[in-house]
Amino acid sequence: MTTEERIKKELIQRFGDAYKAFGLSKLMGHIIALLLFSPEPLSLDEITKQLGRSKGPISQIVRRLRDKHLIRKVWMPGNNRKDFYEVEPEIFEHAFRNNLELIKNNTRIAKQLKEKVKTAKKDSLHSVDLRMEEMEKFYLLMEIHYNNFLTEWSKERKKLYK
Amino acid sequence: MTTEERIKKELIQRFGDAYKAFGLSKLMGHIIALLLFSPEPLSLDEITKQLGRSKGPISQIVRRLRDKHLIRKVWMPGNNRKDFYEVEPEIFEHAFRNNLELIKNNTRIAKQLKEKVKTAKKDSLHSVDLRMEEMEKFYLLMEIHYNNFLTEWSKERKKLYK
DNA sequence: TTTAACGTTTGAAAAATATCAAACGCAGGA
DNA sequence: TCCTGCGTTTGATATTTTTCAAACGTTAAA
Repeated sequence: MTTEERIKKELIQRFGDAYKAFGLSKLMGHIIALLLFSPEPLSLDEITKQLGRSKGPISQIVRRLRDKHLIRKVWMPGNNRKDFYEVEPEIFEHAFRNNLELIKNNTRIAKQLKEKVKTAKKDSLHSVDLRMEEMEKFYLLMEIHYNNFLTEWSKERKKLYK
Repeated sequence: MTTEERIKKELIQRFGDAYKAFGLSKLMGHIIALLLFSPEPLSLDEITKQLGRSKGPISQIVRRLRDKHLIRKVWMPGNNRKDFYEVEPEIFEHAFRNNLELIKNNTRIAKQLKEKVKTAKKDSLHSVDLRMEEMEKFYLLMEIHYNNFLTEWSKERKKLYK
C-alpha cells in the first residue's frame, strides 16, 4: 500500500469514528474524509467505488451532507451526466454551526420549561425552577462564546487565505 | 394529570430528544430529566418505576451517567440498602466538558494527519495538507473559546449561588 | 447464620438503523 | 425519437443497539 493510500485510509477511519461520536452516521464521516483527501471533486460512483458501498446509501447520505452544508455539487466541464461533489470551503464552520443549533435548542428547552414552571406557581416545582434558571443562563452564555469564536475565526481565516 | 406531572413528562420527553440529538442514549436524557425534576434523590427502583423500564438498562445507564460525572450517588440516612442518586451540582459544566473531549479529539486527528502528510512529502497530498492545517487551527481556536466560556461561567455561577 | 432485598450481569428477544439490490424516472447523447 | 447511463426510491435483508427477564452475587437486617 502506498503512503497516500495509508493516509487516506486512516483519515476515513478516524473521521468515521469522530462522526459517530457526535451522533452522526459513520458513513458521513467516511464521505467527508474522502472528499477532504481528494484534490479533485469526486463523482457519486467514484465515492461508492472507493468506499465499497452500493449506490443507495451513498446517494442518501450525500443528500444529508448537502442539507447540512458540508459538501456541495460542482459542475464539471465535459461531464453533464454525473454529479461531482467537493467539501464546502467553510466546512468546519458549517459543522460548528450545526452544533450551535443543538445548543440553541437546549436554551429553548430551559426557557420554555422555566416559563411553565413559573406559571404553575407550585412550591413543589421550586427546585426544578432553579435548575432551569441555571440551565438557561448556562446555555445563553455558551451561545455568546460560540459567537465570539465564530467572529474570531472568520478574522483568522481571512488572514490564512490572502 | 396534574401540572407537575405534565411538566415532568415534557421535561423527560425533551431531554430524551436532546440527548439523542447529541448522539447519546435517549434513556440517559430521561433519567437526567427525572433527577433534575425531583427535589429529592431517587432510588434505582424509583427511577425504573417512574420510567416504566426494567432494572437492567437503568442500572447500566446510571453507571454510564456516573462515569460521565452527570449524576452521583447520595447516602440517605435510614436506608443502607438502596442506592440513591441526584444530578451533579455542576451537571451542565460536566456535560460541556464531555463535549470538549470530542473537540480535543478532532484537534488530535488534524494534528496527527498533518504530521503524517508532511512526513510523506508528496505533491499529491498538498490539498489535504492545507485542509488539515486549517482544521487544526480551527479546533485549537475553538478550544481557547471553550475554555474562556468555562472560566466566565464559573464566575457567573459563583455570583448566582451566594 | 440465615434470609431477603438490592444492583449487576447475561443471554435472548425486540426495535431501530444501516445496507443492499433491483426497479424506477429522468435527462443527455445517439 | 429512442437508448443508455445516472441518481433516487423502495422493499427486503443484515447488522447494531436497546430492552427485558431471569439468574447471580453481595450485603444489610433478622
